[in-house]
Amino acid sequence: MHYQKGERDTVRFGYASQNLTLGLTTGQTLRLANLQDAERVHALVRSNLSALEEILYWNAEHGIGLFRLSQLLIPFASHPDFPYDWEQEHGRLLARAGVLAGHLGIRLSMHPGQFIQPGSPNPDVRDRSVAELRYVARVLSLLGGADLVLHLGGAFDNKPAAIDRFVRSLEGEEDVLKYLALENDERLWTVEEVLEAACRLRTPVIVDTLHHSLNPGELSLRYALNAALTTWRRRPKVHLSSQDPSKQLGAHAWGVNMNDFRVLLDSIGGGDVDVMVEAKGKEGAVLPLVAGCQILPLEAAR
DNA sequence: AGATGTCAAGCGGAT
DNA sequence: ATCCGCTTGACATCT
Repeated sequence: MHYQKGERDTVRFGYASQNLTLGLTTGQTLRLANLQDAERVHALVRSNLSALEEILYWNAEHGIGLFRLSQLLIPFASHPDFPYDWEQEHGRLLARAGVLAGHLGIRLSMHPGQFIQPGSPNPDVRDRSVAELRYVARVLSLLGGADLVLHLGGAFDNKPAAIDRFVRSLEGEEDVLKYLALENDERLWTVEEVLEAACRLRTPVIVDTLHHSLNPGELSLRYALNAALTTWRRRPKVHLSSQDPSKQLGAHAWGVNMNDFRVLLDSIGGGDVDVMVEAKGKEGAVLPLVAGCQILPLEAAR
């Protein structure tokens, strides 16, 4: 299950949202026009949670220690038209899945997408964003999850002002901050800038290797990783993905280029780390890493 | 049956 | 000024 980097150092791997082998997703959703059908929403959420449990078992059997839930686990949960009290109705099943993940030793996370903009100059956008983040934090709490991963979002032609708004929107949101981890992106926010925002919110930083290679700012990968790893008071996490050579810059490849992985391990040096793999092939991109790690000589990890 | 376009939400960037 | 990408599935409408 754990790759031995050194006497005590381990690396774990994970993937996001769905398992292609099982043909299961934790992100079945529906259109807003159908949201008033409470029975249907209820069945959908139960289906997503059932898929989660099956995926957790599969992951444990295949030595995979991380899984990212789809943000759509409970679709439209933070929307004002959501038809019932989802925490009341699904709390017990969420807790059950959380106990299972705990037993299997699998770290759970969620990663809300592009519409979540706590740094927006538009107060309505900020409010909706915070509402969605509270939903994610609540789900993670019920599941015993670990990480709410977020980008800084837009820059609005004034990066310091955007960071100020971002920080002010989340200051005091203790339930969110407990899980929050901030990630660099491929165009706007470098690791160095994310470190600044994270420092102000006292929250850890995730380095995404592909994003960093496209938007490194002044920092080497080694420096960026070492700075980010020190921000973690729980087990640190990084994101790993490779460029799809046939697509535009930033597009994820089906699998992970082994050289990208070696560069990552080499840049990290020692210590435990969790690696979230972002690849079109999902679990199929992770399995070779799990297998490869078991036969790599120790020197290759350093 | 299969193919296509649109759906809650917001940005930045290309054109 | 308008469209596209991020990511993915649902589903209405068409062929």
